[in-house]
Amino acid sequence: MFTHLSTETRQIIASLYGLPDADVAWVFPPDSSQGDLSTSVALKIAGGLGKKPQEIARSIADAISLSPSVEHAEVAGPGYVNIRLTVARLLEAWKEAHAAIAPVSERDENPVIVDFCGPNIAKPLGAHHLGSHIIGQAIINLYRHTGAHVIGWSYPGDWGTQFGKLWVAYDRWGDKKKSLKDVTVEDLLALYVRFHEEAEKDATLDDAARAAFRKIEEGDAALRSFWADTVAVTKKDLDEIYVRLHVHIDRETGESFYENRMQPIIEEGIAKGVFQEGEGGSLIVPFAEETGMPPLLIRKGDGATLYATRDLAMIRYRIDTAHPSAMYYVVDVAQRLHFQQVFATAALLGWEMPEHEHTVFGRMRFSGAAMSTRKGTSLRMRQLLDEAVKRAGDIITERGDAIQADDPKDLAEMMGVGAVAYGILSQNRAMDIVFDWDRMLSFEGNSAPYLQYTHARARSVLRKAALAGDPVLPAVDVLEPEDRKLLLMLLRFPIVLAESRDARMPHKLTNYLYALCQSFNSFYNSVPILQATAPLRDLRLVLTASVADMLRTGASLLTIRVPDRM
RNA sequence: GCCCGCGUAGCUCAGUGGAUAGAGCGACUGGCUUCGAACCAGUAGGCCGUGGGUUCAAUUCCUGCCGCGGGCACCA
Repeated sequence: MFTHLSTETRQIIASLYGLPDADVAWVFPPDSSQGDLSTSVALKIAGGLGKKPQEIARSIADAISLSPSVEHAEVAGPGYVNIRLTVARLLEAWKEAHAAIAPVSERDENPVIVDFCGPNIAKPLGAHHLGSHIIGQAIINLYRHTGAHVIGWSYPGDWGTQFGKLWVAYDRWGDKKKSLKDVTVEDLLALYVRFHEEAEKDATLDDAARAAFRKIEEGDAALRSFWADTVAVTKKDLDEIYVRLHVHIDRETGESFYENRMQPIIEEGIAKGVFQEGEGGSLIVPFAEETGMPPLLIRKGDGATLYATRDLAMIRYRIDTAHPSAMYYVVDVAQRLHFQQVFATAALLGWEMPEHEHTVFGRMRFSGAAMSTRKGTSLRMRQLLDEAVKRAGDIITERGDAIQADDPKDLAEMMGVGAVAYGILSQNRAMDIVFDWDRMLSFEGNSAPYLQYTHARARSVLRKAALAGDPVLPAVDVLEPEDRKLLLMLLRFPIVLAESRDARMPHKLTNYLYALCQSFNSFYNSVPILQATAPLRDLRLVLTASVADMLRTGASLLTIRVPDRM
């Protein structure tokens, strides 16, 4: 956005001081009264030049003030150069910024793979799964909107001894009158929980479970069909929730998919001397002393493979079949060491890895009692969403006639689910999220409903303006301070999209949208829009429409919907 | 014990090598005969955990200590 200003400034510095590659960054000053843009480049280069920063700033300000983009430039404080842009330049910049509401149409050839979701088959989705789903989807949306070819790739846990346990439990205590197709995920979980209760009294159950899983692995028709049914039942349940969350999975390969793709990796590792024998006949990857990493277990003493083995097979498969330019794993911070080890192993194997990252997010900490899936006590994602929607519905009912929604039930869904997503996405993902109902379901202040309300308010103004089409930018040569302030806020939109995407930090976008809402609401309360006289009225309608469009686009990238009325 | 991360307002969190450190919630004061008050304007509340170092400039970078969290081969 301001790169050409930076280039211009760099040229000025080169001609004055012979520094061709000075690091010039134009940023927004702390207070808009100090100017539209500011740079501290004079302070940075002063040391090397042995001159006073203010003196350098003065000469840069004098030269840049000749630019057609710049109305005037001044030196402030210890040596900042603050500039005020011309109205023409500001409006031109607004057009560019506003264009970023549309997705970039051309696509990169090589895909960015975003690994996210990772639900477990035969278990209901827990509240703690929100992080990977919501953060992952927001990152996918940011890349896709800005022109990347993205594959959102899920890796469900659909394999392992737990399916043997499930079979044993179903065989003994399952309701055979019910068709397996009608069984719910909660039924499956109940069977799983019952198995663990009974297994404490009867040790033979564990042996039976292992035997049953072996039969599944060997392809026993009846058990295989049972397994497939549990997968189908779970998928159906997941799909319902994904529709509500606006999560879309492009590709899905579960653990079972990699079962026959691990042996070649194991052979390669052994042949290259990367995998070595560990304790008890196991196979491990030892790392160099200075890495400080403990060895990675590739194969257990009994010959069984592990999570790390499958992850390596998955990396190999993705590289070979999709040729990604990058792979991002949106996974809980608890797996930090695991990913370090897996990536280090890929390097030891000599694989040519695309850009890759464990895109960590913090743990969801619940203030209440510890949760356990085995005991079936964890908070379900469905419960969380339902509670959020219920609270939103209560508030809508309370407001009664003040509400102008076409469909109050849909509005409650939009607000409730949006509030939950917003709660996750408004925070730096690397930090733990302390779960708190009142904060998560807040409908005031820094929250999804505030954003939704601001959007509805802006749309309301536009409806009342009764325009034939989109408002048209009028020719203006003077801006009032309020208009300039809001305009400058709008200019940040594409910059924030890029920053948020490049850092894979959706909260940068969330925080910006919140600031945009604050700017608009402040604007709304301080100046008339519909009552203003032309051409100011037209300009303000353009700004209002732009705010509404950016809020809708930004929110949708964050998986959040916004209403036209509420 | 070793490795990693985090300590910012009463609470929950943004923030940045640079100009008086910002929000939300909570507390208090004001604003709907005027485009939607789920809003806005304002007040109070901070040795940015702590000692040292680098720098013209540190809450930000390095380092010692204290506190909290996570991880540390046969789970995923």
